[in-house]
Amino acid sequence: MSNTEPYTDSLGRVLRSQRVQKSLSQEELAHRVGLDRTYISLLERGLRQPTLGTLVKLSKALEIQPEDFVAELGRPYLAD
Amino acid sequence: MSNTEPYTDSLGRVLRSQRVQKSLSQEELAHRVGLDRTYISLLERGLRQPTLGTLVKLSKALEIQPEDFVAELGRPYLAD
DNA sequence: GTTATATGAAGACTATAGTCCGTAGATCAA
DNA sequence: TTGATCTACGGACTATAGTCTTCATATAAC
Repeated sequence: MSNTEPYTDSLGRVLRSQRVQKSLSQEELAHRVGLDRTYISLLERGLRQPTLGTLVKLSKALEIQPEDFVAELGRPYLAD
Repeated sequence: MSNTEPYTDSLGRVLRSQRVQKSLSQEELAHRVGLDRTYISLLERGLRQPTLGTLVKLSKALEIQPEDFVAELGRPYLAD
């Protein structure tokens, strides 16, 4: 039953965390990446799964190496 | 005009390279990952872009860390 | 109060990820 | 030659990535 796709959720957390760290609004990030604002919202809430290309674009916009971005996804969630 | 999505092509190369290295047929890999054989073929030929979830599944099936898989994508192509 | 910014969320839509059927050509072994 | 395995490729299909518009709510000014 459970449609547990762990990377979808953690992507949302990592994305939001990185975006906030850079003091960007969802709209600013969306503009940088060339995506829609509402789609960023969906990603951060874990309701969509980006393609590889989108993941790479997001990494660039957030000035992270794509491999570092992906590595973050694997880490267990630790509240600050 | 040019729809150059560099990561699509390099994904194909890395995927095929890793699969062959592990002596798997497209069909065997497809079965491990839970994807269709023809879709693996499309990926290797650079005609499709996987989602993040699919990328992670592929990494697991090929026994690579997802971040290492992604790091490979960034490397310039060097013939053996 | 109002004005501006930021985000969630819903609905209708288009583009593409991914499936499933088949056919054909190449290679290699018996 | 026959049969088995592997892969490219096509067409028709379903699921979902991603867009666009709109409305609602929260917050922080002033």
